Amino acid sequence: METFGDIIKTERESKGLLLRQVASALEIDQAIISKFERGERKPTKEQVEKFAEFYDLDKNKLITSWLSDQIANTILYEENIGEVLKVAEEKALYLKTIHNGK
Amino acid sequence: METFGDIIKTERESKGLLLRQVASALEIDQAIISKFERGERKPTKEQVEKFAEFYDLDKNKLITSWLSDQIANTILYEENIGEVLKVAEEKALYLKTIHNGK
DNA sequence: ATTTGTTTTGACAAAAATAGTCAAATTAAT
DNA sequence: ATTAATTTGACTATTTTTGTCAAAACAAAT
Repeated sequence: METFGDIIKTERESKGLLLRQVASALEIDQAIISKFERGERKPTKEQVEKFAEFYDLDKNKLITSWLSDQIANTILYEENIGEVLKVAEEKALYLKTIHNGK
Repeated sequence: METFGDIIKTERESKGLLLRQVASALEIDQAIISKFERGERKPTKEQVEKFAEFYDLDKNKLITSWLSDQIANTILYEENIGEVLKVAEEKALYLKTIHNGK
């Protein structure tokens, strides 16, 4: 159950980097990166991509982690989590076919 | 594949109500309701609940519809929709047990 | 085809949520 | 204890979302 924050923190530590170093490389304030690592703030998609490139991670995998964090948070306190997600998937796939069809 | 907008529009029409009437009953500007019905804007949770009460609909069902609309929109243009949602569900359920355990 | 009634659109303002900056406080390591 | 790293929090800036309103578009009917 790895969150986006877990991933980038593990990655940074395994490479022996300091927040300051990552911050200067990515041009993101180190306080913010600290918050990302602990899940206190959510990065933008552009930031997620920067992290993927910098740590040489699979971009889709990292985006999946980031997006699923967000979705998990929005439904956390709801009743029918499974149902909501099932319907959401149907809608997303449906909308996708519509778009492609146009 | 009924969106929140579809539901409240169908409901309004089946009851033969005008936007103006619903607007005054719920104290929501009629232009906004028009936009909700066509999916141009997303209501807040409080507004969703107002609609459920006013049209006498199952609150959870309506919230499911509303939430799934939102989630569908956020993942629409992503690659691995199924994967994202699967991971999101795992995370949500996991976070839920954590919270309950505390 | 003009009047009357309804819905939709769009420009704008207000409010809320999110993001960034920075220094001080805290924590960890030596 | 000193030095170094991380975390916190107050503050500002920016972006996103929401609400308001009137005019435009549309529909129905006479």
